[in-house]
Amino acid sequence: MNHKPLLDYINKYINLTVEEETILISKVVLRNYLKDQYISQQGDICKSANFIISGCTKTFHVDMAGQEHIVMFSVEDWWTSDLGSFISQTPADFNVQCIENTQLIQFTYDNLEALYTALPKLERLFRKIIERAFIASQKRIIRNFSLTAKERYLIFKEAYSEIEQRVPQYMIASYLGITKEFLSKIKSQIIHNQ
Amino acid sequence: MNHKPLLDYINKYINLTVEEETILISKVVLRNYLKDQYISQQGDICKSANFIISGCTKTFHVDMAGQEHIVMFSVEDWWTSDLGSFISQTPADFNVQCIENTQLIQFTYDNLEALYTALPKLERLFRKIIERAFIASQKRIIRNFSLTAKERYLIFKEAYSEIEQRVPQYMIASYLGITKEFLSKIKSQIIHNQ
DNA sequence: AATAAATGTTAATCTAGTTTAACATCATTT
DNA sequence: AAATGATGTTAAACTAGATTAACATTTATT
Repeated sequence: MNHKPLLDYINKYINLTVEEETILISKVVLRNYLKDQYISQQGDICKSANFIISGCTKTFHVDMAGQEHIVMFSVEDWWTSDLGSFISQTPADFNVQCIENTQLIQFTYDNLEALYTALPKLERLFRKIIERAFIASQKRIIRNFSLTAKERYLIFKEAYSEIEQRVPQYMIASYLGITKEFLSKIKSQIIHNQ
Repeated sequence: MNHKPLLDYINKYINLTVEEETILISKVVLRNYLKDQYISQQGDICKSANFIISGCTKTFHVDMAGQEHIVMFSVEDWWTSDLGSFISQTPADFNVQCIENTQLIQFTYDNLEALYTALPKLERLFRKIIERAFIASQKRIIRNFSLTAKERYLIFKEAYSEIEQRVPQYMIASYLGITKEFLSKIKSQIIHNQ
């Protein structure tokens, strides 16, 4: 099937033997979602941790006023899930929705727990992955406090230029924590270099 | 010495034998810092991961305008360090400073790496600790986007009432991402219930 | 090709939170 | 007890970004 991207990714963190790779592959499922389909929904228990082979997802929270707030976009070679819901098997705070047709490799909760036992090396892998995610999240909090919306947009553009091409602007505004109208204004300011 | 709080804490996540506890203790150092002392400084490489036995620290970033932004407070039974700097041994984005006299247990980078090899169980421990930290961080991003400053303050008060008692108000304002003057205004609004 | 739906822009008005600055209170040191 | 420094309050003027609403452009559907 199409597990190579996952195995290549894992081998950047830890080394698996061919037998270990076989065990791992036996416990995962390859799935296809269409654009707009939900992988996981706010209020439900998030059933899988997902590694993206192709496509793009957004992870977002709908607040009490009905407003969407995007916490992350995920593309090829990234993970997507509501981690809080997944690890504690409690109702999710976030929706995970495909914004392109998306192919991913799913780890269910029980299968991942079984894999941790069968392949203790995976503890290290996921420790390292989550360390990085946590660090990025802390830095984002600081950027949100210390930078203006324009500065944050320019950093986003620089860091995730491919994502910017693939995603409608009103979603980028949501990710940056501003309205689509204000992002529009920022872009026109940049064009007329003010 | 005074390792019991750390061992009790660890035993909530994983079970260590007495021999394993001995190995762990042999690789850590108990240290005392005075109020206002820095455990780690922005620009330096963060040399330790620290478990707090007693006291309180703040982790903050100083931006280009010289403004302080607090990302977290840490008290007894929590960890404190610039994780990004620590795990990649690169210059820190954050300062970690004691806001009370603080006693803590330090894991240096090399000792922690050695411990991961000697006691692979610790990978699971730190995986779980960081999972929780990441989840809290993601939720905070959403709260910062979807709630007003007053709502965020009330949630902080509810969740961390003991910290509120121990820390000056201007630091709480910094943690909430607002000015001390505006926090003052919010508090007076709450008193006169508006 | 025409229509509808989704996405993006512009501009006026409004507001949550900042800035500045003066003053008040509390704690610590001499 | 006085003096100094740290912390907290109040109020007026200001601004980054939100809201509303009308319109423009692009994309998808018939």
